[in-house]
Amino acid sequence: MCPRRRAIKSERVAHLLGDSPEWKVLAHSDIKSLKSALVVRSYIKGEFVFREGDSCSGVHVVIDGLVVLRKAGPHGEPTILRLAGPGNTLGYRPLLAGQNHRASAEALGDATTAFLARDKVISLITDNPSLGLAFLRKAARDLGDAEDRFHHAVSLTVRERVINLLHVLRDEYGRPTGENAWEVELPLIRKDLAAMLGVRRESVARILQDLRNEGCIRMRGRLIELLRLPEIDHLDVRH
Amino acid sequence: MCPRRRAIKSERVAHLLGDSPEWKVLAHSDIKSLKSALVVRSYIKGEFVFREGDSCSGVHVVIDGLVVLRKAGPHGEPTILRLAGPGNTLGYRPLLAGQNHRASAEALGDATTAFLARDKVISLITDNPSLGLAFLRKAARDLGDAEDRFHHAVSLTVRERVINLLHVLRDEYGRPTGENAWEVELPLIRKDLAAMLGVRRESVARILQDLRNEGCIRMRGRLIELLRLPEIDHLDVRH
DNA sequence: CGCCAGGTTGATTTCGCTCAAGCAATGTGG
DNA sequence: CCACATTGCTTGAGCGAAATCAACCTGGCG
Repeated sequence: MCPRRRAIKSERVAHLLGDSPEWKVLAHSDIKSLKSALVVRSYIKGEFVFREGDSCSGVHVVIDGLVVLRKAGPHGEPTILRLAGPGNTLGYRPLLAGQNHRASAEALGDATTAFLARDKVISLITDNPSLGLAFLRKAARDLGDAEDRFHHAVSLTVRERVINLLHVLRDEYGRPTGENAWEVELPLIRKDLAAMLGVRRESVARILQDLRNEGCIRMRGRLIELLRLPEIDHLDVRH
Repeated sequence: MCPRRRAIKSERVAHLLGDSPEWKVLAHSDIKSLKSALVVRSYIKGEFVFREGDSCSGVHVVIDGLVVLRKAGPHGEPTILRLAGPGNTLGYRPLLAGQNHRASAEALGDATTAFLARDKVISLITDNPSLGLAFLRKAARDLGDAEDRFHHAVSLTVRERVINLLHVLRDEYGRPTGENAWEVELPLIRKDLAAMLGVRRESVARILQDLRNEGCIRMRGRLIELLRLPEIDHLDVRH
């Protein structure tokens, strides 16, 4: 990797950390002093950042690209637990729980992460209680999300879950194109959309087709326009 | 409530806190000084400790009895997120995430909790970083559990999930009766077993009956003997 | 061009839900 | 102490949503 590129990355790392909900509580000086401890790594599409079962040697902050967390299923077909983009921290859960990785992290496309070794994370958190609190807040939110996903998985039809997934992806990756209309460049192929819900790709394809026929959406490959997508989450009682 | 009874409870509270993974990091003196801030409350079967949508005014530590966390489903049938027994802390997630309660807590039988107000929890955690770390560890473990449950919900058959639930309940409430044989006094009626999995009670009843016919279990109401229950969780990669 | 990954579509099967009835245990009021 | 309601559990019959199996289509790319 050429020096020029590393320099650019290093700036980007500092900027991302200063922006991320977990890490931004660190003083700017702390973040600067962190740089030497960070190890920047690049991955090509399909490469693993870590694998299910690995011991957890530290955390990875996503710098560029997207990383999917996959959990292998007993009968084959892995499930996607979540997507991580720039600024998101991977591996903090097993590190803090004192467990091995329980999911694999795989680069969705080309991606870059900054690795921070376990001991450094621990010392940072103990020396810096507000960082611990920030992770506590993050863990609490992630826990809420996970409980919601469980709840949705067992109480909604697949159609409702597909619609819900479109809403979630719209919030993260969409841009408005008009009155209640959105355009979303899906970061996932159909098989992975299905893996996020734990259903078969055929089911997702059929439901998307139905939604198209009903005039709720338009599609061209991974580009989806949401015209008038039914609401699902009437029940979410967020603060 | 008579003074005598309150005194007994107060001792029990201190003992439980000194035993619970989250609270035991507090010095014995700290726990003693906490007593004045704790509000002991008793509930009869079916009473709510808090309700979905309520703002979170603090945490409840279960002293006696069992409390179920229920989340209402869009189409009716609520789902059970988890069971909380003596020593477990309820409501820490919404408090730390800065959200409203997203599940209702309901006394399964008669139960007692010790309530600790929000501000007191916050000040305890900020004054006492190790308490924050203890909750961080708890949140990380709970998150792992929630992700497992999601994964199981979408990748296992209902039969496998019932067997899995029996294993979980066995670990918590069972006692060994011989070579690989266990006896479990289920804390839940069939309907609630089903609610833990997000399935219908009839499905659970049928599957339990199948298991009985196959000689895997014996049943008498809520008492279940596990004779040779198939293993499911080959995949769990715990530390 | 031919290959291959991604996507769609159709036919069939199956698992779990729904609806419905019946039964056992427990409790309650007369 | 019995009549009867209530609650929890089981069982059966039929249905429906999603999985499964199997083609087939499309576009990108070596």
